[in-house]
Amino acid sequence: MIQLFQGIDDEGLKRLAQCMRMRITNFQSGEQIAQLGTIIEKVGILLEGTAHIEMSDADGTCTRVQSLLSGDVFGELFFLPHEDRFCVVEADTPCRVMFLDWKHVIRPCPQSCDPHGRLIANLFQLAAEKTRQLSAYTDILSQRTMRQKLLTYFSTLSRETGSRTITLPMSLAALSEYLCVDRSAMMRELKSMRQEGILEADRRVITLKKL
Amino acid sequence: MIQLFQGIDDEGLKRLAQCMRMRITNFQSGEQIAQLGTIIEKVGILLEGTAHIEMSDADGTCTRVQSLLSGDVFGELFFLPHEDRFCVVEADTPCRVMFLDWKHVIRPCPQSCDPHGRLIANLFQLAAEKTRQLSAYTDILSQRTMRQKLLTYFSTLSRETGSRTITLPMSLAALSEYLCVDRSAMMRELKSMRQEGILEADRRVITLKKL
DNA sequence: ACAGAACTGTGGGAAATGCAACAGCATTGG
DNA sequence: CCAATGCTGTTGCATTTCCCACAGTTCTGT
Repeated sequence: MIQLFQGIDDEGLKRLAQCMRMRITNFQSGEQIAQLGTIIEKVGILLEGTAHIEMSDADGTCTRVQSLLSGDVFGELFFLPHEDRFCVVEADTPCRVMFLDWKHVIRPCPQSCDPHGRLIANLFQLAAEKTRQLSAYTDILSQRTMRQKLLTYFSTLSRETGSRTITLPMSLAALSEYLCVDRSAMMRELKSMRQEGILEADRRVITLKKL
Repeated sequence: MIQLFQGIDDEGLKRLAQCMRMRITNFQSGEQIAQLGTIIEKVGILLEGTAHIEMSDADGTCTRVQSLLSGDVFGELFFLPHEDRFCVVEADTPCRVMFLDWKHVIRPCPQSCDPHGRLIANLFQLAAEKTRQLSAYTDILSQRTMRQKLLTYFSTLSRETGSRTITLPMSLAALSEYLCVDRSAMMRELKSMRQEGILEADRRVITLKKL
C-alpha cells in the first residue's frame, strides 16, 4: 500500500497519470536514481526496492543520510540539500520508481479532478510526517547527556509500539551513529543503566523498567 | 510581505478569502492563539506581532520550541507534536492572526482558480523550507565536537550572507543553548579557536579566517 | 563447513565537556 | 544618575565522553 495514493482508486490513478505525466523507470542496484538540487523540481515515489540518499560533504566524504523503503516519497520537497553539497539518491536493490513533475502536481488540472486534490492532501500529510520525524530526531540530539539521548529514543519507540519492551530497528553499532555518540561509551552507559535497574538490555531487545 | 501570498494579487486574495473561509482574529499578549493536535486541522498565518510555540513535557516542564514572527505560518503541517505532549501557540505581543481551514485549502475550488494553485505551491515551498531548516539544525547537532558544531553553524551563516564576517542573530548565551552545549565550555572553545587563528571573535561578530 | 566480516562487549588512559563560581561590562528602566 | 539585570569572559575541578585496542560471538556468502 502506497501512502501517497491512499484514498485514490484505480480509475483515479489513471486520470492522475495523464494529469501529471507520471513516468515509471527501473533501476539496478547501485544505480543513481536522482540528484537533488536546491529547488523543487521532481517528486519521486519508490514503488519497489530499497534505496538511500547520500550527501557528499565539502571535503569529499559521503554520508548516508536517509534510507528509503517501498512507498517512500523523496525529492527536494522532503530533502532540500544545502547549497554547497552534492546529494544523490542511489538504489540499494533493484528499484521501480515513479516520477511526477512538480509543476504538474501543483497546477490543478482543468477538470479539477477529485483524485488530484486527494493526492495533494496526501503529499502534505507526508511532508508533515517528515517534519515530525525530523523534530523527533532533533529532540533526541538536543539532549545533553548520552543517557538522556538513549532514554528519549527508547521512550519514543516504546510509545510508538505501545510496549515497554522494544526491539531496536538497527544494530547497536548503528544506534550509536544515529545518536552521534561513541559506540563503546554507549555500551558502557547501557551497562550502568542496566546496573541501576533503569532497564534490561539483551542485544537489541530493551525493556524499560522505570519511566 | 507575506511569503504565503507571494504572487497573488489583491483580486486573487479576495477570491481566496471566499474559497477557503479565511477569518482573522486578534490576540493580546500572553493569550493562547491555538492548540496543536496530532492531525492537520488548521493553518495559521501570523500577520502582525510575535508569538511562540511551547511544548509541555510529560513531567510538566514547558519548553519554548519555536519563535514565530510576522508572516510565519504555523499549524500541524509545520509542527506535528508528539502524541503525549501538549502543544500551544501563545502570543508574545498583540497579534493579528489569519486562519485557514485545512480541508478547504486542499479541496480545489470548483472554478479551479489560479490563486488557489499558487497558494498551494507557496505552502509546499514553506514546508520544504521548514524541513531544510530542521535538517540544517540536525546537521549541526550531529557534529560530535563543539568545535565542529560551531564551525558548521558559522559556515551556514557565512554561506547565507555571502561574507566571511558574520554577526550572530542571538546572544552568545543563547547560542550555547541552541547548540546544546555548556556556555562556559563554548567560550573556552571560541577562545582556543581564536588562538589557533581559525577565526576572529569579538562578541557577536565572528570572522572566519580558514575554511 | 568454513573463512571472513560484522557485531557485541569490555577496559585503560586521554581529552573534551559540564558545573559552579566570580568579576567586569552593557543595557534598561525608574 | 543609580540600581538591577542580563551578557560576556575566565578559571578550577569533577565528570563524561572519546579513542584505541582486544576478544568472543554471530552472521553471511561460498
